[in-house]
Amino acid sequence: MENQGFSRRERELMDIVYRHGRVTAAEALAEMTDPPSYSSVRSTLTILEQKGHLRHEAEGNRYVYFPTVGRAQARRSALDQLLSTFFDDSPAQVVNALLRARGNELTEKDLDELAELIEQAREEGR
Amino acid sequence: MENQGFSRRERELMDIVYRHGRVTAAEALAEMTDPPSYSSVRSTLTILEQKGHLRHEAEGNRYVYFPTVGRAQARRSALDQLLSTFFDDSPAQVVNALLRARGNELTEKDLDELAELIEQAREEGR
DNA sequence: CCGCAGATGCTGAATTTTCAGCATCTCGAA
DNA sequence: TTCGAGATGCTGAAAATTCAGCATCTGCGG
Repeated sequence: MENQGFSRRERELMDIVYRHGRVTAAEALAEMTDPPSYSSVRSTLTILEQKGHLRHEAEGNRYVYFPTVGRAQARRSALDQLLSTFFDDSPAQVVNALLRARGNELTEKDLDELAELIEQAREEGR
Repeated sequence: MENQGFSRRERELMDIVYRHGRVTAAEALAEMTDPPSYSSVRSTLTILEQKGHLRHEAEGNRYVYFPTVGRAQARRSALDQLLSTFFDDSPAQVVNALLRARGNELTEKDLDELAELIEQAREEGR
């Protein structure tokens, strides 16, 4: 009966962990908006660990936390979620949004890379 | 000082609203996992409205809720969030993931469409 | 060896979220 | 006009989350 949903702070921390790969409680705290006490951060990390979303390793004196499910898998489910909620399950619409988003400033090289990816997909698809 | 974060149920409801565009409390309830009472759903919708995330119109007898920020804008910020958290701010990695995701089964036509989008971006970029 | 800086574990309370029930209102059918 | 199904508004309690403080442990420099 896994609970797919995270509470506010839990989600915030999970995002930070995914962004960094591995974090210490102090590092996580440093990235939080409207940050709570150090104790709170540690509590929530511990809870996330109990719930099975994080694990930790002792590194010297302190704990370093990292996700239990790999980045690739996390990416996929986040992407699926995004597709379903905002893009009518249409990958093309996502690509369109990516290309149009200002600030992305895709270089010519990026575009080449994308075209290449599409070409590969085309070959695999036949 | 707007609070960017949603609680668990709030997020679930926002997602449902975005997926549908417009929903009634009963429709939202029908889509919830481990659904609470009808009353609860209405409460949360009301709260989301108070917080400024939703609005409603009376339609005949009942309220129909819809987001205050447009779909385009919501898409962009969701996409930014995804990029930042899971894809190192690299649009190319997202495209790659989209192309590789099993189940997407992009047709030849989809690929053509994507290639076309890239071509357009290329032209605009110069 | 001693002591300090910086960790963790734990406890319990404050706050927020979640929830259900009840009173009331509205629309439409009979 | 009257009645009932199906809405809403509101209230307050249950549950979950969030949080801070304190006691304790550990590694290291003096």
